[in-house]
Amino acid sequence: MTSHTDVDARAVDTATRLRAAGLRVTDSRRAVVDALIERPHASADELFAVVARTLPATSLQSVYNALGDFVDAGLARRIEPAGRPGLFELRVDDNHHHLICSQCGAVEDVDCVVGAAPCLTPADAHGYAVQVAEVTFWGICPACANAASTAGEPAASVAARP
Amino acid sequence: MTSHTDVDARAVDTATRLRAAGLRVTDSRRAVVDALIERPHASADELFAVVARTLPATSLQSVYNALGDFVDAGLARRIEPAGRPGLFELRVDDNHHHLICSQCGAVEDVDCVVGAAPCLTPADAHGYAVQVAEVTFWGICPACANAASTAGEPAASVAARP
DNA sequence: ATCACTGTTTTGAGTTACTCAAAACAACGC
DNA sequence: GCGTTGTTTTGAGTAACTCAAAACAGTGAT
Repeated sequence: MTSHTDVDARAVDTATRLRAAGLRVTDSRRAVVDALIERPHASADELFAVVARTLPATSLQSVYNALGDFVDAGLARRIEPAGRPGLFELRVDDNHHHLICSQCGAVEDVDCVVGAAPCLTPADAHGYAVQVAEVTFWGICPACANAASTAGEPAASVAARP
Repeated sequence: MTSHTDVDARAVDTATRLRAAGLRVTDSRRAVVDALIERPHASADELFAVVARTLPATSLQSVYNALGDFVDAGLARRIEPAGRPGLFELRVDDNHHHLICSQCGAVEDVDCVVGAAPCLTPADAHGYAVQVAEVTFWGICPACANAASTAGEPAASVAARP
């Protein structure tokens, strides 16, 4: 019973967030934000596919434009795991890290590492003014582990790394 | 007076290492190893340029082949900092990390992070079997910091990130 | 030293994940 | 509604690779 109101509320909220960031509110930008909510660690291509479902006239380039603008405006963050295209997420400004399945590519957020802000100080900074530390954990997700033990094949859902 | 002997010793050593890894010893592979010794965090293109100085007939593809074979054989490691091409290094099997200048792209090795093996355990592993943790520190190198404070321009040496 | 076998290199084409630019279009303030 | 300026579309262009076939060369056996 609340779905219509919820969608409206989210739409209004999205519009406000876009405007607050100095960006004009357009259909495709709204659709890209919605796609990012639906798929929190997706590539431009994947987001384009999601956007195209509701807005078939949109171009991939527009999705790239929107994502680039979002990143510049601090509304979205771009991560780039080795061997994969850039992935985008709305979680921003909390310096969280990522846990990625080396088989199926699934991505999970990791709030922080055990211990007190551990990964912010290298043993030897070589005179650098260190600004951020990026941590990526690589492992096997439960689904792939399961698939490997029961059958012979992994549970491919995203692109597998060779 | 020892330079000739040193070069021979290194050459022999390189040949042995290649053979031990099950790889045939060829001129281009030796040249790629030498290039990797000279430039410890270089891209395939950069290594190709170094190799081409002594072996002008070599193709870029051969450098890619050699590097791929080295990585497969565990002789080299490939890192892929966000927004940059893949970089290769001979330091392998010690799980060290990297400190990268976000202005000029300079790369330093970082032995480990302060504290006891801190970056190996995410706060919540989401059921994943975590295998490795990759840490990348981004900062400003001394040269760029200097250049920024004295002049208006950074000390560009590698490719700058926008 | 030569040969055959098999791995390596070269050449050339193809792909992915983008970026750049110009012209058509649309949001927003008036 | 209208003009301004930002956005989207279209289309071309690029970097950093990967793939494949044919020419070539290391290696162990002879």
